[in-house]
Amino acid sequence: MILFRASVNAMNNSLETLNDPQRQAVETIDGAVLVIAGAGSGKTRVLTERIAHIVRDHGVSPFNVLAFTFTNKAAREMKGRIERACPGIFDLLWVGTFHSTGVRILRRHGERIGVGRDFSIYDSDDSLNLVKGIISRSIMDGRVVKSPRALRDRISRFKNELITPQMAAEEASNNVDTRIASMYAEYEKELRRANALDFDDLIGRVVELFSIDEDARLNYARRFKYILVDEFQDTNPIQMAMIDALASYHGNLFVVGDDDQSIYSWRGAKVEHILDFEHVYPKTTLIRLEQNYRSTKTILEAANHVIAHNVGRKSKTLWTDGAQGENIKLLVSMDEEGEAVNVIQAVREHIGAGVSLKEIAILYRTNAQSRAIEDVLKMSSIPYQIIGSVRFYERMEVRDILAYCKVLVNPADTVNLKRIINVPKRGIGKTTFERLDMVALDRDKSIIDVLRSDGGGISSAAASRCRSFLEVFARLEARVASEVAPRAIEFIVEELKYYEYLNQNYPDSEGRIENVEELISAAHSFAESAENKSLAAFLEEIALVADVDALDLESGQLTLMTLHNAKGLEFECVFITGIEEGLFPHFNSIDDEAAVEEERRLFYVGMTRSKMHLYLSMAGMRRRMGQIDGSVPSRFLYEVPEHCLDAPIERRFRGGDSRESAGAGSLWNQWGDSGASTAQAHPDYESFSQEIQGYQVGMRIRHDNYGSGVVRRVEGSGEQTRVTVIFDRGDERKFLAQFAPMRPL
DNA sequence: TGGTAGAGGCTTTTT
DNA sequence: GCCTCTACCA
Repeated sequence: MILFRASVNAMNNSLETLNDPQRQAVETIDGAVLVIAGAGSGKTRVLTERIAHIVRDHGVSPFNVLAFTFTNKAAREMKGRIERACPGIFDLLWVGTFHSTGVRILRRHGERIGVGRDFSIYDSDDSLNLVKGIISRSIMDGRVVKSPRALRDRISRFKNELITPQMAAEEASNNVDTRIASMYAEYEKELRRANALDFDDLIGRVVELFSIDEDARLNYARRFKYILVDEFQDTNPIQMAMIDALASYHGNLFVVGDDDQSIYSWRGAKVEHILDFEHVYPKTTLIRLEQNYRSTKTILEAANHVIAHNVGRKSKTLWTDGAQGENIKLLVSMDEEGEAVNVIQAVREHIGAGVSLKEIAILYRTNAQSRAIEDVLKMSSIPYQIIGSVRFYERMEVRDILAYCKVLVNPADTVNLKRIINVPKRGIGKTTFERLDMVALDRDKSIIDVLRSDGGGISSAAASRCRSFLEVFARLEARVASEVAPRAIEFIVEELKYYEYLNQNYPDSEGRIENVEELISAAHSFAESAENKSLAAFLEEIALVADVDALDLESGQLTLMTLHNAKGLEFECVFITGIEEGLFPHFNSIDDEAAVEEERRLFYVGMTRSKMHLYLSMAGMRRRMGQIDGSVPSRFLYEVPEHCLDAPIERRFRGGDSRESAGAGSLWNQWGDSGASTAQAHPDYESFSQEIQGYQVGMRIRHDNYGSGVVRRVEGSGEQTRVTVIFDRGDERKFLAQFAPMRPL
């Protein structure tokens, strides 16, 4: 995995090659500017040219410019391009994500609101551990939350919508909400005690700082004469509050977005920020970029047609001068294995036709779908990279070492101390740790402090084990403070005899050791380029890397990733897999019109990633959580105009009279002409008989007693067929299909 | 305290 | 189907 790498794309920086609205977007530098930029309309280019223009042609110091991007990778690329247009500004210009910008501000001014200089950054896994501790400590009368995960997400949602624990408590209308509010308060308290900030705090506490400390706000608001925001449709209220504060002095705020590409409302993003922008910032200049430079006419027409099904949008239509291009291809396979084989087969054809692997991407709705494809890829000789399935920094061995690093930098970090105090095994168990934690809480000290003073009054056996941990820790501490990050990590691994520990405890230790070595080499490459090479600086760098940041488009590999991760990217050839009801649109969205619209936007994002070749792929049945479910083609497929497809949908799915033979109306009759050979070899015809019963996942039904609903799962076959239905009124029930007074609608 | 086995839940999407 | 948590025993 390559973690730190600058892009080497060359680009033409002359303003003459911009079209009229693009040039207007570059040159209108004063006041508020809202750019509605369709997919592939040259938005990135406008952003970079605009910054170059401000600095080069208006003599503004790059010190006075701030730009927000959606990923660190986008930030790096943008900086690279600007540096090429006007060399020497690199160190002065601030370009980054909301999170990394927040960290920068908090490292400087956080102490004014009680954020210690050496704060830890808790990623979602750290947050989850913190939440688990809180749940297990709280006295529960019945189950208040579905899962620790659910509580963590709920808290995150509160924070992103600027709701404090107090507000949550006041708004709580029932017992459950009250309990949740108090656990939220507890969570905040624990974070402070650990001198840690979670992802949301990196923005939220900046907002807090700016609202409390006028001096700090003015310091930044005066400095940033020009502020730019990319992917504006995906900003949430807390980010908007940060933008508003930063723009509060000069008001030269430039935002670019596309309401049709808003795909993050589930994490609090509000398209309303686009729709309301002109009211919040009066005298806004509105610019539309509607000429697409990326895709063929066919792809654009199909995408436009699909997105037109959404009602709540600012109407716009992308157009292109480009070629008509070939039709969109449909791949129909029996199951996910067959789908993988068919997709890879098509990939091979494109390689054969001279398409470079780095220009091909396979996209899917959920990470779980990558597995089947990867299995087939492993058997082929095609090099590939998967973005985001098993994340490097989430591997157990990597987390262990990083947890040591985090505690060494910030000894108050309880969550990570808990992780390492017994790694390698020292006989310090849960009971001991909890007792120490209680004592620490009582004395308002860190656990390390307690151990160092009197050991917290734990039993002598446990105390001596803790002393051995303290000795190791002290040796590490003495060494690590003065070392650069890679040496520090090497020293930790050595001192712990960590490889021996892995060898003794894990049969797959070889791969784990490789991962630790990869971490060390990441630290080395960090130290080569970074100014501050300390362990703390390294931790900060990697805390904020997203999966897409690791994406290497120059490596000549095939890329697999979720549709969400594909935002902002483009490829010659794109496969969108799993175009099935219940998967895409996802089942959790299927009965909520607003949610379906977001899924549709996601589909639109996927389609518009493609420059030339676009494939839509589906499987007739699919394994979901161990069950095999039959599937129905996604409604989105029928929203693609027929003449844009390589074969009429009718003939492929609806041919013949469905009563004539059981399989005629389904996906199954496609095995012959486009199913893979593995698909035919598959012995499981269970779903075939589901056809006889006439129920399929995603289908709407009516039940005489319960009203209408949607089929969620079909299990068994023939007389044994059981159908799980979620009814519109909210409850879920399971029936034997042959007896239930129920029929498809 | 640590190890194991069985149960249960889980998957939407991410900085 | 896989991962994580819990219960129980050594």
